[in-house]
Amino acid sequence: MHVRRPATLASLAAELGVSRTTVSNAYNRPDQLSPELRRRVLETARRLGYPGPDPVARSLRTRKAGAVGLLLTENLSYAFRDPAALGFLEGLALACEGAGQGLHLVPVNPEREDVAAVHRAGVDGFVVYSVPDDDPHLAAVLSRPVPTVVADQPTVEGVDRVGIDDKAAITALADRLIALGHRRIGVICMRLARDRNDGFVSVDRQHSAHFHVQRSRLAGLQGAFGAVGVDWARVPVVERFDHSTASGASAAAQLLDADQDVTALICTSDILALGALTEAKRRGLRVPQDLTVTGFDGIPDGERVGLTTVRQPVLEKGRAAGKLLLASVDPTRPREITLDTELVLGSTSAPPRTADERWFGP
Amino acid sequence: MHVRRPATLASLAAELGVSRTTVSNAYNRPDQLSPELRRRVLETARRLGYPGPDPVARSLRTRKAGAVGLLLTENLSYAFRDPAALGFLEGLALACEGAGQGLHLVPVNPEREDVAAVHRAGVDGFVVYSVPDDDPHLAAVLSRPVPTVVADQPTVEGVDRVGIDDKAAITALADRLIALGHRRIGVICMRLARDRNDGFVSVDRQHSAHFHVQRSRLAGLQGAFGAVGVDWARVPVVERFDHSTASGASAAAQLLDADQDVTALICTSDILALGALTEAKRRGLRVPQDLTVTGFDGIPDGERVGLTTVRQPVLEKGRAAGKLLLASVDPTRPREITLDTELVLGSTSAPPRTADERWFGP
DNA sequence: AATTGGTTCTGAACCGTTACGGTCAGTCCA
DNA sequence: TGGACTGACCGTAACGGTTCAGAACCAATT
Repeated sequence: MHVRRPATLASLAAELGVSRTTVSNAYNRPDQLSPELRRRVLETARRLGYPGPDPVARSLRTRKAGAVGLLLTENLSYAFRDPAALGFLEGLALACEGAGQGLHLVPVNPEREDVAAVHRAGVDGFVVYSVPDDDPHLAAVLSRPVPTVVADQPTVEGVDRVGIDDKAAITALADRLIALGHRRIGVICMRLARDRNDGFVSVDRQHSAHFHVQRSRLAGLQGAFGAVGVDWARVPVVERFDHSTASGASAAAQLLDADQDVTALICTSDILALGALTEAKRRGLRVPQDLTVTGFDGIPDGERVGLTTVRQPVLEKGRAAGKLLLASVDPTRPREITLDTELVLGSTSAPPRTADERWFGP
Repeated sequence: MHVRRPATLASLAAELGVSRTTVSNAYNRPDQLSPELRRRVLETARRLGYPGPDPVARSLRTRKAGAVGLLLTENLSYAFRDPAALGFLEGLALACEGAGQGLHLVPVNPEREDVAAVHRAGVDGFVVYSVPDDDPHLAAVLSRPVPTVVADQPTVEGVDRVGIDDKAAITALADRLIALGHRRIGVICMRLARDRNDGFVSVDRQHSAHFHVQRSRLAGLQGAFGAVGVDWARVPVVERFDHSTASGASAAAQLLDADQDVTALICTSDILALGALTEAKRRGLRVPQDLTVTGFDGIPDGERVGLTTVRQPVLEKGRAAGKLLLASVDPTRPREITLDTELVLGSTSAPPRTADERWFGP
């Protein structure tokens, strides 16, 4: 009795006295050999415990891994807790499933800049979701000779992209608030760069933000409110590194502490807005009578509380990213997909109270 | 000008006039060559557009794919919508991330029995989550010569496993309801086999269920209630193929239509229980005064409404599965991990009304 | 009898890399 | 001066398949 080395296609062929080609054909091209021989091959395979052609060896030869890589430079918990990210993930997974492709989640340690995992991933292409412009992992992905689709951000020259028109979307929201009469606003946004900066944001930092999505939304707000004479340099903008309701709450607190006269809190995500709502409640501020709060994304929890927000088709975005990537062989495919968004007017927005009302009640 | 074939390690070596080994070492073992030469190699690589060693070829040679496969035989939307599955996924992802391993979601079309994707996945091991005993994909996974960990179900001889003690957990719950005085109960469970059977379940089907988890829970209930003289054959058990609140609601409706005297609805998942609560409300039944409803899992939405349930550590389960798999080289590791559960007494359970109360009010 | 066509199977090249066991020149030490 | 040791590099042999051009054979057609 000897140590049994796992059977290979070659050993199986030897056992049967046929060529490796024939064994290979038994698995991949049944029409290339007689049914009888094929039966024998398969039966012998079973007997020898041969599990079928090795996927890695096959991938090497065929130059196809049968999987799509997904890169997100966040703590993984983010992807599984943030409903927007989750919707994207689901859409992407559905697209992959539909094409029989695996979905390979690239392990990224957000702390360390270890790019090796990107180089180690045996995939036919990458989807990159919402990473900063200067992310080293993104650079590693782009250095690999496989098609890539970027979702949301960043915009990279010559790389396919799926996203929404962030600026237009938030402009619609801003215009609505302006129409309601809001001029004194505060903004709560997600992280703008890879460094942690939990606090107020200079206009300069806003403009040089490494997250295109956040940059666009802030720019949209600046444009809309600037058009009605609001001096953007005086608009308080608070940034939070972590994307959570707790962050939203603390940011709202920080902002309201600094500026009591704010009539509307515009948050660049629903999660942050939900936190802001909590903080407003804690302070005894009635929403929307005393304070308007808005979000961005259109997540179920936001809908539940009637949050005024911009709804974006997250699942569709993921699916589109997957389809775009998997259609990379087709030169006529679109290089960029911009999905529609929808302004959702909920019950968290209303005209601001007048100064009189603020002091003497409605 | 010729079509530039992508550079390989060999072409790079040729260009430099060194051996392939040396180029390989430049990437993998910097200490094996002089810093100067290494610099030249890397620089030439950049110049030639060589993206570093091909991951697939490397995997073939090293016999390591650097990824863990995850098999779940459900509509993928299930995995991304069911909070319990999601928690598992997150835990598993964290374990993988911690070990620098990718997580490869195997694309399974639940409709077709296409096992090819399992054979095509270049992974170092599999985690199988909650599939039926007789699942062909599971068989395909087991036929592959890589370590495998099964989560929740099924129990396969000689295969590592992570799970909870379903029977004990639900017995604790049942004992509690029994102590409260419930004898006339109804049960709503998830699918028991791969065929769709939306309706009442014979005892026979219960016992031959292909989902070990459901089988154990039903058996636990039968044992507990049998011990106090309840004739299990008369206990209505309703099965639903789809796991959704809508299913829970319709199952509750079907059950309450058939048996008005039921004082408690025991659901084998929180999702189903939430649906049952909706249906109870629709009928004007007050919970828990008129009807006790219980779940299983301990998901956030359940906690929010105060659902009486069994909480299981889903994230920890995922993490444990990952760790167990990644520790496969260690022969001293445990072969089976059973995690603790916790009975959560919420506000959806109370003593049953007496017959008098039922007719004349409390 | 020669040609054609079809089926079934084979041989050799190739996919791009890393493991393993060297070689070789130079240094150190007695 | 000679032997052991070290650092830097190389050659060969896998790793386990797929592919493609043909070989061999047989039956049917010309």
